[in-house]
Amino acid sequence: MLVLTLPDGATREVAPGTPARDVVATIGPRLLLAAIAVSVDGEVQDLGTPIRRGGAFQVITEKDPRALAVLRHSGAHILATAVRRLRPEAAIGFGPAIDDGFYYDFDVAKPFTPEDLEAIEEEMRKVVAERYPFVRAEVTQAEARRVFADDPLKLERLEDFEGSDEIISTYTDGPFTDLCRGPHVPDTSYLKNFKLLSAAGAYWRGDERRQMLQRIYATAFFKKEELDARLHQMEEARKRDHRVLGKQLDLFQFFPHAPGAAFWTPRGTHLWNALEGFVRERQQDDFLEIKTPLLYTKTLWEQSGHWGKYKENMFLVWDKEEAESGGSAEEALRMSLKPMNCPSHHLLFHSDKHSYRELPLRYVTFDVLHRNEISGALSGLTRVRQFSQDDCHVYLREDQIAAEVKFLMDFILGYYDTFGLTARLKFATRPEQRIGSDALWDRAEGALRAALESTGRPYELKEGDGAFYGPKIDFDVMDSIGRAWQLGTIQLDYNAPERFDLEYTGEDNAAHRPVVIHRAVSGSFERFIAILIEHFAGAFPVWLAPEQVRVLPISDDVSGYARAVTAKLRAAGIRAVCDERSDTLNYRIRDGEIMKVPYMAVLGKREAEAGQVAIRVRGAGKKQEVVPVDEFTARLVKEIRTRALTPASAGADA
RNA sequence: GCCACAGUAGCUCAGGGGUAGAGCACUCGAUUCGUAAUCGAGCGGUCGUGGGUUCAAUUCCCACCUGUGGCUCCA
Repeated sequence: MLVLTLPDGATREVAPGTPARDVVATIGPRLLLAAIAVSVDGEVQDLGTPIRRGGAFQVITEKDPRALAVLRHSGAHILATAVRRLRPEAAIGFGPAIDDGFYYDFDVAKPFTPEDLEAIEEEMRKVVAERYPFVRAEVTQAEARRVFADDPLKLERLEDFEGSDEIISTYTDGPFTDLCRGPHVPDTSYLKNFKLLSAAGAYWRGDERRQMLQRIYATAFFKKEELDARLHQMEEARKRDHRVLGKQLDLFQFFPHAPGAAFWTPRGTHLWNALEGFVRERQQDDFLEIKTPLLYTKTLWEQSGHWGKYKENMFLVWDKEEAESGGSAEEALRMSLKPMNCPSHHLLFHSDKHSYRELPLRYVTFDVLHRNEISGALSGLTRVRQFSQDDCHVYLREDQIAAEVKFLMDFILGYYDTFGLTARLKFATRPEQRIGSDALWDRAEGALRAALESTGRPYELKEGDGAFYGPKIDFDVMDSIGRAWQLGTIQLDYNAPERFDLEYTGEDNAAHRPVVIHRAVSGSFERFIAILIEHFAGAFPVWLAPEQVRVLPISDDVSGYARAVTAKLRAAGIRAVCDERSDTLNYRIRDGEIMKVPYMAVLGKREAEAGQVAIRVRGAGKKQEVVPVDEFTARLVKEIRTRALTPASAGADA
């Protein structure tokens, strides 16, 4: 007999093989009605699955967060049930629950259109109404092969079970049977609130060499309000989308003439410069800014290892002389735009003798990089071919690693704080594609890990996710719509010093090998600005806002005063614009709000006579404050200098 | 790169085998206004590009370009 312990300490003794449902029934009939699944010894299983071991026994109801994944997984089966009814020839792939909902992959002759999705959703509602129980069956390999004789993808999946003692199970809801581990909700009627979202291609088993399947994405919730909230949130996310706001706020543009490379408008350039100026200011004491060329001969990339490991992503430049002298196409491509800054920084470091007293020596740059991303990967500002990093290469002694990693971590986390962003740390170790000996990797990983642990901050381990030249600490930042972005990075590199023969002179007057640390904070400015646009919904704090104050004379009588106020603000370094258009005040205020200008200074006769401004704060409506011009100016100068997060960022609705 | 979808005025979008339409923006005129759209007039597009079918293509077909959602990749 197996012993199950309920949360209240009570126990149940059951024979192995008893369905979980029977155990729940002994606790209470109402609980049985509410039950979605159970957890046995920490593992979620459904009510129909036999209990095979004892331990802690919990009934999972709607309230349990684990229930949602069960519901969504069942949703995937219901989706497949509906697709099979409408397209009996569809071969079925996988259909898991994912963070936001679920999907199912199908191999179909004709891809799904938006109209197909509507029809499939309609069919799913019928399957739900028909209330088929999810019936579990445990089968042998041979039986499974019979059941899925017409499903090539499932047969391939079954091969994975060869020689394993894992139980093969199938689930049947009405007309549809799937190879599936479970667990599932008791019957199809549980899926009440769902929505099909999109169709997209997806490689079978994620392998680009395999055939492309058609994936349907959907989401589902227990409560209608939750589904509505999610759909609303998706709508909000769409409004915050940096591509939409970038157009509305006139920040940047793309042209087919330069795919993957942004054009920055005057407003966008103000934003960029404000950000870059901030980084420059933070780096002025402990870093050395440099500029290096964009175009290099391949000898540099051969030395750095990029030619072997990174060539696919590099823009190669054709050499006219070589091509005309009869060289092969391969040989004519003898130059490249830089995809990374490191090799050029190493050249500069190498060009001079360095004392141990200079270390750590930190080169920083804002140079432009080019990476030839495949066309399908491009997306707004977040995935581009030309971008600038706030890049830094630190040359240091091995005994300085711990202190330097802490210094850089504080620098990076302090930067995110300025924007109200929080980061999570990840530690990534050696990848399969790499340069350098295992001994060097052992040393690098050991040193970086020790430095990370000495800070006492929690981190997640990502095995095999390191750069090809060294292990790294990555900083993941969450944006306002819950997406995690990898921004900053600290990468330890023992390889580059070898390849570039980097040296410093030690206290002992002998040559020593320094260690290199690669550091980026924003990731790329392009992508970081995209994240800021979405994070602030375009309502930037005043220090970042392209236009910081809009001065609005109420009538032409006060235009002289308005111009004087504007000039005063500009003299104080504030980006102020005077809006003297003959449109009504209401119209101009509305325009200022739509452009998310942080402050509007409304000026009428009263203000002109008293030397004051009436401040309208973005998003605050009519609540206004009337203060002397000098006070307003001083206040703004302080907010800008301290990079205050004011005025508060209104939501996307504003 | 692969699969699907999309591309009509500066923007958002409607339309559809017989050489195109709205709102906003823009220009001009009137209006000078106290906190989210004043009124009127006007300008503006060979309907992404190149082929094909057709008496006729922006509309149908093909290819390409760019974008979007994914797959893959990644800052």
